[in-house]
Amino acid sequence: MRLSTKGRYAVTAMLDLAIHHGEGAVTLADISEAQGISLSYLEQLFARLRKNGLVEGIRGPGGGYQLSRPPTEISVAHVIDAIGEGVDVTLCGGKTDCQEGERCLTHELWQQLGGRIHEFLEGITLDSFLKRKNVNAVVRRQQNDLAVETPRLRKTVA
Amino acid sequence: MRLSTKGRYAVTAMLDLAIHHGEGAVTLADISEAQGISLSYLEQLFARLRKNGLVEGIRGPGGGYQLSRPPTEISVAHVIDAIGEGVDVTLCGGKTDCQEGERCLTHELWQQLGGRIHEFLEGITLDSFLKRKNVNAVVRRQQNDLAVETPRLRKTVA
DNA sequence: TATTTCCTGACTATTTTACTTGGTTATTAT
DNA sequence: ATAATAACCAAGTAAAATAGTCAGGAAATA
Repeated sequence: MRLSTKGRYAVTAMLDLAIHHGEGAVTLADISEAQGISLSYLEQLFARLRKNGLVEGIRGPGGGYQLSRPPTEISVAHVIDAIGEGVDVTLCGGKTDCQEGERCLTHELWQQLGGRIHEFLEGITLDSFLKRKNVNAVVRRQQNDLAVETPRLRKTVA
Repeated sequence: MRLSTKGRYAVTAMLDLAIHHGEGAVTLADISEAQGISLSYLEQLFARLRKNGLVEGIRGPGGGYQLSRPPTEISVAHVIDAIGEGVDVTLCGGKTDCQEGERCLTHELWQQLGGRIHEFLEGITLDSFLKRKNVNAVVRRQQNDLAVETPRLRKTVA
């Protein structure tokens, strides 16, 4: 179990898609601009999200990405798992091979904790995340601000 | 909020102290040997744990570290906070300074999630962690195995 | 005094993160 | 057709975090 800024990037980007779910595709360029994340870095993250079936990419003009499932069916855990965090749970499994087999039982402890955190994150869907407070409105306002600053309007927003 | 192997090291080491709470001090050398963590690395971690008042160090022969509070009053969150994980919650606060002040509101979202995970970890004490299943017995058995392998017995164990 | 053990600081290697560069392919609009 | 758009792909780089090393203290005990 691992949780760092990388996961945050992925989750915030997915929230962007969740907000526009049903309104067509959102381009990575837009997300990049709106959230200050490098475009190519986003591409790398979305490659994984796509391979894990969380999003689908649409090529060509008017294309972009959209959720392949409704936001009620995508959890934060899904996102974090997809980008490759939360694989190596034991300290021994990787490089320092568990010497005796019995030695590594404190790690099993940790695995329990990791499991519980995972369950916790499974319970938080993109949808439920957005529904807290007036967050949705706030994010939309951000994007309006952006649209005013830059000549470039997001196509999917009327 | 960040959760990685570093925190795991600290938590497992603290569990070791929790097991021997009330039985005297445990040396870092013992923890290092038992769990395969570099001694100097442990020293760095414990420097932070000590500065945050979670443990106290006792110098000289027969010395070592012990919890400064009972295991029922130390949470996993305490440990993780102490070693410096979970400080930089916002993406903007650090280097990429938040451009407009309004722009960074998706991060506030994430802060909510980080907060909830933190609350969750606050609810897990070292004590409750050990009481799950027969874990305590297992860890003790590990240490017996160790004692048999190496001529060096842990002093604090009768 | 000698040993043990904490304590400190600085330095190194590895890994991960975040980003860059330079392309290709599919799709749409002109 | 052709040009523009935007997903896709691969490789390499810079900065940071992680994990560990080294070399020496300073306090307590025997």
